[in-house]
Amino acid sequence: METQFSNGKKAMEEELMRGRDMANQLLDALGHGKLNTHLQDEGRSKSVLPFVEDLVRKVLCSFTNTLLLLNSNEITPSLSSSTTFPEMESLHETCKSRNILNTNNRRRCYKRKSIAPTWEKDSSILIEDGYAWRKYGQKMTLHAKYLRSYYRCTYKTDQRCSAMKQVQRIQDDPPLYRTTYYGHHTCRSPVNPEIIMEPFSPSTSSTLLSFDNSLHSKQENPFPSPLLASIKQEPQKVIHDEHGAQNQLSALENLLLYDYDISFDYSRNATLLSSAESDQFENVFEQFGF
DNA sequence: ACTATTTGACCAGA
DNA sequence: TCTGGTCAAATAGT
Repeated sequence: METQFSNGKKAMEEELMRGRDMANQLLDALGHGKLNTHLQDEGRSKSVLPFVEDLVRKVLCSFTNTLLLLNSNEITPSLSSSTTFPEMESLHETCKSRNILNTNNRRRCYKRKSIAPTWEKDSSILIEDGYAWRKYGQKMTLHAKYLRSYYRCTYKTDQRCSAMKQVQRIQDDPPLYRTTYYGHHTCRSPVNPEIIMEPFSPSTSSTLLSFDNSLHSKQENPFPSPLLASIKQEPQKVIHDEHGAQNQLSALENLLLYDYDISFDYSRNATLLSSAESDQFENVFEQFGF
């Protein structure tokens, strides 16, 4: 019980710290005039920038205050039971009513993803996208000749990264694989930052999905620029296909395939925020007609 | 011993 | 009820 609370508190703390870091990065970007340049092109910088900067400072302030509250024991275990997040509370209630939150039960209650795919890519080879993935399942689906594999970010638990992907072989000759990504990487540990996917480079065959609830997805990159993330080098992982054959590109080949574009793009950098945060962020831009 | 993958069962949503 | 997504024990790999 006590451990559960301290785990929850730690998770909250980590989440808040990440939010604060992101706000700092955004502030940094504003300070370096990258956004400024973009806005000047539109001739709107004078009216928008102070507002955006003020907004970022408020967000930053909010994160810092919440962290302070959290660490000054303002929230206690007794309090926390009555001050849960609505989403968690409803999930908890559902589980309780179904008697599946019992620790003796094998299964735990979970929420199925209801988010739309962030983007999708067809490739004749299983490509390395620069992030560490952990396979958590595979399934034979209806009308499909091959297994579909389910992956989530290796740092799902320790960094609460919500990125996931599905890989499905859709054609035999020539072999063709469809990789569908869900969510964004919020982890700070790309396995190989040199080959972080640049899915929207003209040289790729990426198929970008456009959904109403994935704001501006035509410009979104699920993987934040490695230049803005702290980097932790780890050994390369190899992805095997269903038949066990190793099918991986070298870093060099990937670099050739994906022209790396380091020019600043506010919408891409907005993906450093969580989906809710980036929604808010993009709403600000929408308000000003960007 | 530790970590990743496999695999069958469970579960949510359509 | 069916299908696809997820869990978690068993197993494999290092």
